[in-house]
Amino acid sequence: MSAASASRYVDSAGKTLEDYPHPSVAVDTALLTVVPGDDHLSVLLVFRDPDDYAEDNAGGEWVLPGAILRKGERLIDAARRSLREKAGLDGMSPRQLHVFDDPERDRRGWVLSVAHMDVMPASRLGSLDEARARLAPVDSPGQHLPFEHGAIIDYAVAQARAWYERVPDPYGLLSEPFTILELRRLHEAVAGKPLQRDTFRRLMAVQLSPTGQWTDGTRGRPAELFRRLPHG
Amino acid sequence: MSAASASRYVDSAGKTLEDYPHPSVAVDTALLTVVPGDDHLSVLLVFRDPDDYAEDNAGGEWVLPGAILRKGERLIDAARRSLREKAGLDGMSPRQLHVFDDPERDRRGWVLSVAHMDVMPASRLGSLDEARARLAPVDSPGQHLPFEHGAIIDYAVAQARAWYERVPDPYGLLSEPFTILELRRLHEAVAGKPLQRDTFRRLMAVQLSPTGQWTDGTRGRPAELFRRLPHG
DNA sequence: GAAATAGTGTCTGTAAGACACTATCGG
DNA sequence: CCGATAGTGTCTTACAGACACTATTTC
Repeated sequence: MSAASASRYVDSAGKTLEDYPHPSVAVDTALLTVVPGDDHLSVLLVFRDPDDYAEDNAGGEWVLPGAILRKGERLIDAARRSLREKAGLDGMSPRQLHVFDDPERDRRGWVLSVAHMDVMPASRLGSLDEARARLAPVDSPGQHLPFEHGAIIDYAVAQARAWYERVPDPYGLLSEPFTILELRRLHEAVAGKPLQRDTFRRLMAVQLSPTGQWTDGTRGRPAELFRRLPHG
Repeated sequence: MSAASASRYVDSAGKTLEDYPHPSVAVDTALLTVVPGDDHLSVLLVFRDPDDYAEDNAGGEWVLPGAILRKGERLIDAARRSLREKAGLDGMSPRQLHVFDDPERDRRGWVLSVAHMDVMPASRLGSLDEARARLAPVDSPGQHLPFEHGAIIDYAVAQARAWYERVPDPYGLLSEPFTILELRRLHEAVAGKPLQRDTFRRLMAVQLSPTGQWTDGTRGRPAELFRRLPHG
């Protein structure tokens, strides 16, 4: 809708929407993963090139991938675009977490940020350009992150932990088929704490489909391999 | 921060934040309550005066109270301001629910809406000007609401139900002291379904402080009166 | 055989659903 | 006494925590 048509609408002070200053709206996305073998969640950070900014931060800094919302664009599409442009990633389904609205949070001016999160297998992040994008543990993502990005990561981790509490690998981090031990190691990495072996098995086994296949050559008794149920 | 200082920051296309069009950002708040004696949640609606708009909706319409975010203002303060200006209410603590971002959702132009919710006793809404503000049942708030306000109400109701599931009247809708029957009637109104008498009592009684006082003159055996615990 | 892991069994404590029973009021 | 409501007791089921036991493999 153009400014010309919108200007027909005036508020109780006789002003149109265009008569007030508008914020920039950004999206910042915490993309979480568990690197196979790791015992913790990791988050994708991208490098803000110092050439992009006139004066500050000559050394650049690591931040969550973000983008400024464009006219006519949906928030989820802006989040996808930032992941594509900053890290070459496609096929995400980010979810909204929270709006960060501190007027002083961005040196460049008045910028609201709508935080998003998604989770994806590390295998799909394999070809990252190390100079522009890297994974960092969620507990200690390096030096202090600007723009309240640490708080965004906390929201994202809480969301991921809530999903993994009662459902086997809802985001498909494990490639099928997998053993219940592999599933438990993954869930422990997400939860950030050890989980009980027998309770975990009882909760998850009923939500999995046995394949009839068994591991071979591993230490200890072979374990059955499972798949996720088609809809559960 | 002024446009002059912000203009030092340029992006990879050599543009500043001011070179892109910006959306308006609105807040819309679903203020929920339970009118004593009602068996359902109600939501506060305000009348959009047709004089405020040039051409459409000559008859006006009922909507959630909202406001356009002003420069330097926090979202929660804009939500409070809308409740104060549109319904004369003070002392709210609205919580963020979700951002509605359909570019076509507002006829006036590109307007994002950050939905908020709060719950407060109907006694504090007693002096509403009926021509400008009224309560409507959340299930059937009248004719179809514009601006996806129906979806906002659904989010708010889900949030309120989640809070009332396990905690006695977390928003303080009941005036103390109260009987467990009064508490259960309130929780049934919030939940929108009957709750079991004995299970409800066992869950809630341990989270309440008995007063040693009893109802008098009621039909049936007198009931003990309780208060909320100071911190629980 | 020792160590390691998988799979299963069982006991306990907690909590919800369901139902029943006694207690105490108004009428 | 009757109807209604309050408060309590108890049985069943489900499930998590905890522990134990057997089974099957590698070393």
